[in-house]
Amino acid sequence: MRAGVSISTVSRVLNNHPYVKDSTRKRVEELLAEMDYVPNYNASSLVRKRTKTIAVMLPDISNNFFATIFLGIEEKASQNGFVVIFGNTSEDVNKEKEYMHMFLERRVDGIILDPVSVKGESLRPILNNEVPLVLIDREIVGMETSLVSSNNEKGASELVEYLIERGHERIGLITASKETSVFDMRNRGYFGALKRAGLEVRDEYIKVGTKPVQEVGHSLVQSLVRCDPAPTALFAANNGLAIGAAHGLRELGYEVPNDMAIVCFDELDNGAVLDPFFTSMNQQAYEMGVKATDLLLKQISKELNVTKKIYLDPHLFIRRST
Amino acid sequence: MRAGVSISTVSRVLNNHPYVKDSTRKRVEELLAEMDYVPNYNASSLVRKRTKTIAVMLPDISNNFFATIFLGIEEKASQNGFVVIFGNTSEDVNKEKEYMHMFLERRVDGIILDPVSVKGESLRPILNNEVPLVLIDREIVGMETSLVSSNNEKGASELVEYLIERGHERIGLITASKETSVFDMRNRGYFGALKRAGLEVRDEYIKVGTKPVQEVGHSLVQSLVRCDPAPTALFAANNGLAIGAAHGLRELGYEVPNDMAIVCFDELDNGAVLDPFFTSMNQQAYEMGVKATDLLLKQISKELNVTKKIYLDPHLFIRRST
DNA sequence: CTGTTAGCGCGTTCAC
DNA sequence: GTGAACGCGCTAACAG
Repeated sequence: MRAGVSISTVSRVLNNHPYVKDSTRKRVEELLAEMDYVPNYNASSLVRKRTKTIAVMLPDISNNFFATIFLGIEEKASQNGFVVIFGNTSEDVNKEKEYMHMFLERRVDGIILDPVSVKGESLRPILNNEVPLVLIDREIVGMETSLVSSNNEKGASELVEYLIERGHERIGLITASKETSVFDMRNRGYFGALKRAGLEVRDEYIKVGTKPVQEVGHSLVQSLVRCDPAPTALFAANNGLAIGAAHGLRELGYEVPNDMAIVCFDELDNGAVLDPFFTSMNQQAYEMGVKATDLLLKQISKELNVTKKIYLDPHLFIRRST
Repeated sequence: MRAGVSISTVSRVLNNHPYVKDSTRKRVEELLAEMDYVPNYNASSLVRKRTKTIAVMLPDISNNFFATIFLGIEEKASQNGFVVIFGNTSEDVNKEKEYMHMFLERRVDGIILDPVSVKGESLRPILNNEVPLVLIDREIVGMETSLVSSNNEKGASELVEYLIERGHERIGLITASKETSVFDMRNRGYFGALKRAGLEVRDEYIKVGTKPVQEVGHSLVQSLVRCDPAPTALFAANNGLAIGAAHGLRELGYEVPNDMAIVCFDELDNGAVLDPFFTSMNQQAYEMGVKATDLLLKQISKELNVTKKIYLDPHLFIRRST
């Protein structure tokens, strides 16, 4: 080679291998710098069999909850020399499958997934390929994987109990399919709180939508107010449903909280607002991201070889919607 | 091989090469499926010399403006079979440099960057390595690269002109260093609007912070109100400065908009709020992401071999802060 | 300490 | 149509 040095010596310099004479090391480094040499990490991965890359799949990065999770993941990963590759699933199982495939093809060292598939349909390839996986936020029942999530049932209970303390006895629920674990848990929290308070669970007060998004919340609230007697308060199982419901109520001429109080799971106002409106149960999104990454990296390094499930406590914030 | 077929035939099957007998193709495909075979894309990249991967660097993914840009990038990229690798720079030049290096090592096909370095310090390696690059949001003066941004000067002018129409004559400015292009442009918009209206530009009404974040806005507003006479309105050059200033004013006992009106650049309330508060100049974040990716992909495919600069118009939203 | 050799997994000739 | 052979850029033994 140019420096009168073999290619393997260069490799040793690049990898800070100890057995290199200082003088040659220096000479090689100078030449490398001079020619703006950038090693090909993919080639190196090919033989090392690790890419120092983790993949992240989230349903909607423009939702502050997921973006904050992502920030936690990214910071923890980069602190450990890992690079993050991202896929937005848009609540679409097919996209999830496609990304899973693409990421496996790129031989990522591990995957953090907020699953949209409820049965883990897209997880088959990963399990066979023994790639470390950590689920975040949503759980998949019967799946033996690590997980970082929130105490959804407890949080939902607290939210409803708070409404009960405020004197509400007719409390509606706007939620999404219980096939998705977090909604199942939040629904259970709602049932539990009502029962413990000796309140009746009325089916017509429970509205289940197809997706946990604004439009659905907007339409479900219409049928909720038509109940007779109508509820005096409502629990929206996530932020999208809540904002949709609030807009719906306003169009119907209802005032929040006087005509109808609202509480919801998930933060809505994310610090970019002067006077937050919604009483909400805020999850520790950033910490969830950090902890999930921590778990994943430990699985990758074999420091941890059992699956582990972590549930963080969400916190109640009382605002003007109640 | 197992199928009594050579490894190169398998390769041909994987790449849909025409010269393969239908019967053997079918046989190979069956076996591949059976063994849950996942091709190694990195190995393939090594010989093909393209990774179908683009890198994205943004200052703060938990800020809805950047997250929305990112969503636009991700969707456009994945539609075209590209995967996205992400780095959060946290307004830190060193992180930007490190990421640049890591991404180049991984041989990404192109890079979309919202630069924190004002002179393009971290861009040297990329220019020598002829990797396609598109800047987004912030411009680097004297840098011959493609760019997608907003008409920052025009937007700022409109914002200030609106204040003037509302009768304000003493208008303060809270901004960040003009070394960062977007702030330079927004400052110019402010000067221009005042001058065209025949209003005096008073130095003491102009507060320049180190970073465009809440804490800085919070502290700068303190000195702004101490001017004599104090301004009756203020233009915050981005969302972070605006929310910080608003909190600061509240603590000082000022009422917005009665004691002090506020307008700002960038959206603050992002649809997750029932009654948006800030009069703001909202950028087309999603479209910026899409267009930047579009440009980048065309540069990668050599469909476009000149640099191109695109400026989108931001839109004024009038709310309760004025 | 340093050079040589043999792959990592795959795409691409070039013969057959 | 299909297989053998070579090389992408790099690391990991193995000799020296």
